[in-house]
Amino acid sequence: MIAGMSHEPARASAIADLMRAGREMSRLSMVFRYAIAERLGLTVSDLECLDYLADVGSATAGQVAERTNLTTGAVTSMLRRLQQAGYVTAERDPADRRRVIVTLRPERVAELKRPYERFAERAERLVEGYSVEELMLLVRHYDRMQAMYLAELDGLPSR
Amino acid sequence: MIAGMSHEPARASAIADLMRAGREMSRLSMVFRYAIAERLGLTVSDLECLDYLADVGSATAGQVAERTNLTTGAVTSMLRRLQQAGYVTAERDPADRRRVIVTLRPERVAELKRPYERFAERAERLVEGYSVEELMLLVRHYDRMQAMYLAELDGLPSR
DNA sequence: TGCGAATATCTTAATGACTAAGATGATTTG
DNA sequence: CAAATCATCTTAGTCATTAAGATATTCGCA
Repeated sequence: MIAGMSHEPARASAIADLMRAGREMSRLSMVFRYAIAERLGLTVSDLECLDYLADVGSATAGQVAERTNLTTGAVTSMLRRLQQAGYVTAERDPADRRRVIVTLRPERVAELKRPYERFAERAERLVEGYSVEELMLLVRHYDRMQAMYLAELDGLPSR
Repeated sequence: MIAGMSHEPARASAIADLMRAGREMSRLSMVFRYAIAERLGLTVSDLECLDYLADVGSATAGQVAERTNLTTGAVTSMLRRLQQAGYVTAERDPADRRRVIVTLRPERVAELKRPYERFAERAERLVEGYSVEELMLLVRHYDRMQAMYLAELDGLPSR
């Protein structure tokens, strides 16, 4: 028996609320992703690839495959698709001519970010009222959740 | 100029961290979802449908279509698939014989929940150290984020 | 009551992203 | 230099999905 036992019901229900809210968030973020991709006339994999490239600038085809969980064959056709649509350039790495280096066209970045902009603005407004401590709590929690996901994905039979 | 101006840099970087962490969380939760579906030999849509039915017990084919963002045609074949695999039963609504009522077979629920169990355990352990106040802050934040997603999805040209 | 509109699901044909397997070409290693 | 390894590409086939329209049922209104 611990002190604060009387708080346990509130605690348990808060935890249940958190779990439920977490699941719903995950679902909605996925629906949102699909909606953004559709709006841009892209598949979710395309968007994943472009988001990744927006982060890292450029990457090899193999790195894209790993990031998107696609086979190299699927990446080949995805890159052809994205090249044709003018989103990326792809060229052999002169240093290792087996590799293909994929680069996001800088002039298309703004266009890709646009659908997220309103979202980002809303998010900024949402956290306006948060204290630095609260923000840090959230960040810490997200980081732990990330670690959890990674650990869990490790544990799942990959294929 | 406000008091606490000197906190602004810490604040700004905390906000930036939060945004980045949020994006990564969203991505990982999606990867996780794909992994679970694959493990069960289902598509993500199948999983979405079954999760929904686990929540509500049973629903009409049309409700499933709306929830999963699929056309009615796609739902028809998905339900045939899930019926054949023994996950759901489907029968005409006697009250309105146009409708089809889909029900998750109770004996398959445990099997569907199993992949999430380890995850849930980890999550429980993760929040063990949180105070009730912290938990409530997280829930409130998630709820606001949900509202944001919904508002944003509303604004996007649906199709 | 009965008839046209609306509703819910199903069918069909076609599309396209994706996978598996193996080919091709480049690089590394012994 | 030959064999092994690596990175990407090709090919053939699969399967979930869509669009368009068919079918069956219910609702609304004269």
